[in-house]
Amino acid sequence: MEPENRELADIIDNLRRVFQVVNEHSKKAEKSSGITGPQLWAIKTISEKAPIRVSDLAHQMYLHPATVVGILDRLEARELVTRTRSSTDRRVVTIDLSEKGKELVRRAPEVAQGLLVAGLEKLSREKRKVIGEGLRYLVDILGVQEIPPKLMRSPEINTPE
Amino acid sequence: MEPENRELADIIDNLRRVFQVVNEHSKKAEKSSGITGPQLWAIKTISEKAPIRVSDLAHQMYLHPATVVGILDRLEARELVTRTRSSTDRRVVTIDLSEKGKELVRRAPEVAQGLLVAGLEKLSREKRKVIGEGLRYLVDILGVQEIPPKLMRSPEINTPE
DNA sequence: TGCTAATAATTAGCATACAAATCATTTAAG
DNA sequence: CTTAAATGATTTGTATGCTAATTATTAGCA
Repeated sequence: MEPENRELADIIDNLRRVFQVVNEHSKKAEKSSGITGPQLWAIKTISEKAPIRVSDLAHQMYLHPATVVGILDRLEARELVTRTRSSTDRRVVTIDLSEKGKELVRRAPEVAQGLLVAGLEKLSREKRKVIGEGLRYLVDILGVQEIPPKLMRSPEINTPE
Repeated sequence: MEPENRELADIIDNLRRVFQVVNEHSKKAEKSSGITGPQLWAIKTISEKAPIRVSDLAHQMYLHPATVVGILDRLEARELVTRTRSSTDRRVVTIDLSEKGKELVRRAPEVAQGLLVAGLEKLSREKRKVIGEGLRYLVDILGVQEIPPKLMRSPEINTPE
């Protein structure tokens, strides 16, 4: 393989690696907090925005509503969240944290900190710059061909507060 | 927000963006080739390394063997790959492409990585270098951090595969 | 008013993905 | 040589994640 293609292949391999590792670590979160990464992510989002509609939660999490429903099913089964059908618009279901859910958020605040952030913070300013710049290029070239999402609202990604 | 945190937030946001776009692209590939992204990835890997053992394939793909078994089941059901139990070590199963599988690889060579590769190829050598380097750092810090599974991933980053 | 379109949540069906347990086989220890 | 440990693939069970279809409700309009 020519060095040019080697370089491309490396980029793609590394992207996959990042995906895998990020995925893998989210599974490890389960062991220390008792719930899975996505569930924890949902809980955290709900704790910040509650009461929140299912569709808004899905939007907040960049996930499909159908996926969120499944996560909510499991959280509700553990009595961490509550579902309430709105009286003004009976199509709408609003989600809240139960006491148990709030307790979980209180008890595991550091969970939100995250491995990636911790790792990035330890890096030198220069390396962080390189990572940031490289990703920016990547987003640029990908963004050109990005397909407008259908069901989910604009996945316009907001910077965390 | 201080510039330092701004930088971190940007990195994480861009990662999310990349995840999403690549994810969508993988679905596009599915529609044009008839098989899913992971299946295509497996086919491509097999075509490069065949005959290959199941565990080696899993390693190549950064996936758990159990996951690969499922993918192989579906590929075998479509008669795209063949499983052969080794005669020298009867625990080992080696995977090969069927004629149909080879034909698919011939017919859809670029589908697997099309969007990414096409975009990357258009970039200047300089920018490509920056992307490659940045990802390498990223993989490094993720790899290093993987050892102590104490802290966990920021759920915000745990975007779908 | 009454019919149709749009919206919100859910369900059903499929494909990843992993950990843990299992089965068969091979290797190593005594 | 016999048994215990290790290895390779698979099975089982749980959790994502998506699309498409369904149900219930609301909004829009003739």
